[in-house]
Amino acid sequence: MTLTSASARSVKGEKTRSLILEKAIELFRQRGYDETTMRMIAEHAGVALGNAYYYFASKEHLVQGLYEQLEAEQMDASTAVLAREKSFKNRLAGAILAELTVLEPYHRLCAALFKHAADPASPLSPFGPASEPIRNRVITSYARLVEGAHDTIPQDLKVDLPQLLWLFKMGVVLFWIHDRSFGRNRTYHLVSRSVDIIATLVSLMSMPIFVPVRKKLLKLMQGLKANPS
Amino acid sequence: MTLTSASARSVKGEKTRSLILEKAIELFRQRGYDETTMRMIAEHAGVALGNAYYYFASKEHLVQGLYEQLEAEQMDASTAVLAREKSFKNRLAGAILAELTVLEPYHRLCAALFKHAADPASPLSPFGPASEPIRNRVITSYARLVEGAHDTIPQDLKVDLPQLLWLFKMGVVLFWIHDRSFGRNRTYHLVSRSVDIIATLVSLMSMPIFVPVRKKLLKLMQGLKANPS
DNA sequence: GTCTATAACCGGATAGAC
DNA sequence: GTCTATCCGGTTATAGAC
Repeated sequence: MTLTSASARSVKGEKTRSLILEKAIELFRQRGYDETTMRMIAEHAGVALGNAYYYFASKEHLVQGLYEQLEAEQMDASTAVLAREKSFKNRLAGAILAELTVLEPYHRLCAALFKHAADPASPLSPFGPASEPIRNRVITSYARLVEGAHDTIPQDLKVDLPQLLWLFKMGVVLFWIHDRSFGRNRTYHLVSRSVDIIATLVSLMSMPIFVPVRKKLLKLMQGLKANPS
Repeated sequence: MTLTSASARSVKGEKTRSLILEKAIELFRQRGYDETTMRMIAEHAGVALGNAYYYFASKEHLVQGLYEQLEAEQMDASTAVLAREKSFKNRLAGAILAELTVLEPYHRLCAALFKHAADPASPLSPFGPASEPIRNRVITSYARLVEGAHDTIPQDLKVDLPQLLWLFKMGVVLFWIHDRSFGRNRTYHLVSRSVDIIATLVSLMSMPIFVPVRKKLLKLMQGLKANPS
């Protein structure tokens, strides 16, 4: 059987691969993205430049590992918050603040990476098909946030709210990336005030006058889902 | 007087400069941003590579001229719409659609440029200080959109609405950039439906129950303006 | 002091030998 | 699966021309 040697090879390959990724993340954190060269990464991992490209198609692809790691950490942090907070407002504010706390050590790096994320052609784009698994996981966690809230939320709104909150989170992160204020105070102000407004609007949404708005919202979101991307 | 020779030189320089810019935009449109090299631009303009860098600090700087040109065209297009539409809903939908129509021939280019715009460090970032003049012009045009609408809009909301609409426009453009649907249909659906919702919400905002929400919104926006960026 | 040209540098990416 | 050699393009250094 060639299976043994094949799997042996792939084990060795997996080792090299993770070593390269590990060193890359280490260097990205220490020196920033642009200041870290592929040659550096290869050297630190003890492999040739070309070999790094055998495992990772581009420098950007090296980042995806970091992305998934950060997403998992953010999920853990927000889950802990959701276990103790019961009001919609506190759940939303708490979850987002917890997520930002996870990202904080990577602020500089995130800013450098954001440009790649914004490129529709890049696999790192949070809106693209390649990041759908991550995106769905995050939206699901916002669905739990909504579902576990002790507030009165109209059933039809509950369907779309998780996606809208994900969008809101993206906006907050965009703001956070540009935020150069001391202690990231501007971002924290934005979060507390805008969450307050969102929570108030959500509670008002139960009123009868809002039925047409809710219907329109539902139709909008369904329309976006239906058509091909 | 050295003035004559000095100004003669600067006239010649200005000529070279605009020639390079013109050829750059031409090539960007024909071939896209990444596929256009600085060497190509220099060659088409009939100057040496280093000379292009004498006039433009980087490839990105060549884009800024295009930006301002597109902004002016968008302004003209939306102004024409505002002259004939009187309802807030039609003014908003019309203005945004007119602006998108201006951008349409540059869709591919805009997508390629967006990654640079998203980088907080880039002067092309629509949120950065370098693009404040452009940003203010656009927000002012949205203020005219609001001011000229025949709808009942609470006075305090009128203050912030232009900036919020600018933000909405940015979101629409982001969606449009990612939109690969035939005839950009997904974007047009998004615009018509979301403008409908915004208009409905704005009209509801006159109701007394919304006073607290409006106050919170005002405070949020003022807080963002107050703190240093 | 304003402008132009040539020759490099640097880093991401690729080709192809082993 | 790993290496070496090379390409390619943005950017810079610098020498000199007007």
